[in-house]
Amino acid sequence: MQYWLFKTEPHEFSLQMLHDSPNQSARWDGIRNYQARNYLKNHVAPGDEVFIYHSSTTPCAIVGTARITTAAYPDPAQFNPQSPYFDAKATPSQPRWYAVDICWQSTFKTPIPLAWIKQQPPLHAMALLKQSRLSIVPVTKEEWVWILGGGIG
DNA sequence: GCCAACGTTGGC
DNA sequence: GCCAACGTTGGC
Repeated sequence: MQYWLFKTEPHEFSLQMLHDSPNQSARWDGIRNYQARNYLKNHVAPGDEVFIYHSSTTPCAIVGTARITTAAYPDPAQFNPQSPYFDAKATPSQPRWYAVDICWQSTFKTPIPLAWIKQQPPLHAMALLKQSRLSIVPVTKEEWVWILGGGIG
């Protein structure tokens, strides 16, 4: 059981859209960064829990949680020439990019802003802060518990 | 809209 | 294999 943080731009795909999807589930696709891809392919597993983080918005914040429901599988968009995520160098026998399915789990009454996270000494080592451009980052159990507790640990 | 960080591409 | 140029992300 591991914990993760997935970033999304809410006008592209928000936590609310996940909640409103059939079975409150959706494919988390379009990951086109090798480090994020490697996390998906090698480490993300069904049952893992995920903070959903809204980026490029005001305020940037963790808005709730989701649960991983599948192992990583090849992202179909890489094979679709019509898709913005098309990758001409990917083939079904040698896929480059992966996706997972996730299920909505909770929406926080009060989102947890990035500014608050930055103020918490126990969160100073968070991968979110260290690699601010990565769209999938691991979260430790201690960080997960601290954030869910609103800073009470 | 700006800019820092950093990943990717391509010439050599 | 190096590195400059370029593109993208994402906070502010």
